[in-house]
Amino acid sequence: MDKLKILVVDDEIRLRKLVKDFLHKNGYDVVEASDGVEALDLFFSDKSISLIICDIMMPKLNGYEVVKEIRHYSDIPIIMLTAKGEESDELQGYDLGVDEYISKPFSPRILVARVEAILRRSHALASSQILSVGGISIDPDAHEVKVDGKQVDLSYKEFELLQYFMINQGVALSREKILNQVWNYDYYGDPRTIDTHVKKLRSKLGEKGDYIKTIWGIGYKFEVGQE
Amino acid sequence: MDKLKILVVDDEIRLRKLVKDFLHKNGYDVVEASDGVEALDLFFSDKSISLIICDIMMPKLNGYEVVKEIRHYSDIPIIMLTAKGEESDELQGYDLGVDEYISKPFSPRILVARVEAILRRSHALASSQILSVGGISIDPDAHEVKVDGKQVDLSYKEFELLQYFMINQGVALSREKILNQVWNYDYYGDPRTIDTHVKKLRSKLGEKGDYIKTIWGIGYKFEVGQE
DNA sequence: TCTATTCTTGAATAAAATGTGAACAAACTA
DNA sequence: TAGTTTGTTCACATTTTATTCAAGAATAGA
Repeated sequence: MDKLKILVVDDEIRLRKLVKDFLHKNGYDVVEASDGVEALDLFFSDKSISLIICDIMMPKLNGYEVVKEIRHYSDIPIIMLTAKGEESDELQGYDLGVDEYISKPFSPRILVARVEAILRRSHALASSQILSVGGISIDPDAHEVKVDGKQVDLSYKEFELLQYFMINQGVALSREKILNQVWNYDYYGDPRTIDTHVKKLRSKLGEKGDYIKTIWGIGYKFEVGQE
Repeated sequence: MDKLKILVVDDEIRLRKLVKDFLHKNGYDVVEASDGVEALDLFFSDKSISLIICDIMMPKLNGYEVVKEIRHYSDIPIIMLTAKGEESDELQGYDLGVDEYISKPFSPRILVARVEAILRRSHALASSQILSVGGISIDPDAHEVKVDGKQVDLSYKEFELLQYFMINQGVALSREKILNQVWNYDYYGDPRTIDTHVKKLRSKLGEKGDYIKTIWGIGYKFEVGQE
């Protein structure tokens, strides 16, 4: 009952389910609406909603109209989803009071990270902290990694992957799981892509690259090793 | 990230409510038991409990007896509550495996601080249900096996096989059954393959390899041996 | 004790998974 | 647009694991 409730508005049921799953796994309650009218109904009848994630392109009322309506009465944080190639007039959106844009397709990690960041801002929750394990420290806000205090340049994917590894320190992660969390939800490519990224990560981390262990037949595990 | 669940055991309903409130506010899920018997029932039926806070003085089973029983099967962190003026034989408690004592009355901050410290220590943060029998413990999440606390490297199949044995501790398993459970359903090879894996398992487990007993004409059985 | 089975073991072979470098494609910058 | 960086795929080398096999040891029963 302590969970924060998020309203997800999208006309695609598949995408709603997807988003709902990600958020559930991260400890949020989710209510769904399939169009703008339903969204407004839900929002005005349920005062416990803490954040809205809303697609732009929808039947009946589009995303901007929903935002406009809600902003007459509430400062609730709103994240807009924009489809690829969609004419997202972000400036208009920010004027209306949209807090953040996320473009589809996104990765689960990104979605959840944005949600947390916004809730942190509005709910004055604890700020995100620097993750530091075995001499590797990673700053999500600055998107910066240091190994023994020395900064290391990682690409975007490498950073995301390392962060996921470090958050799940000590847990054996299958390639499938990694793909599902770190890659966009529409990625159905070769799992061996991960191997290549791991290779690069290991080499960029130097000695500490050994923290990323290979679990034969399964995947990888980040572990600061005794042994 | 899912909330960690804490079992609170105390016969005083007021105190349980109090503790529950503190923990709730700090982001934990709480289940309650009002005496030792109920506590054991709950603990053994709910594998997701990460920590136990337990009063000493209780009807039916007192705190120490609860700890003793639980310690046969689990290393879950346990915090004992001692009433003021109560004769808390702390030495006995620590011997049994109590992680921490908190004496009543305590302040919310202290309670929560201790809980966090212990969870951090035991990094039960997202830890799994470790299966532990006769000095062999097996962690499915980390895909890691320890014999007397020392890590042992097993291949994937070896790991699966050992896990199956341990789950079916004390049960004689035919080769056919093992093949059906541990091997892919499309495997129609030589059942003797199992023998080879058993051989390797036994040798990697050292002395404790003897736990895997041969049942002549049938198969194998995992049993922590008296004899 | 002897014999027919059933297991154990080690070595050989087959199969599977991973590491790596390079090529290509896509996204981003200047 | 050209030039870079980043992400993905692929093929092949390498490593690790799984399976088979056969000889020798152990077991149960007569």
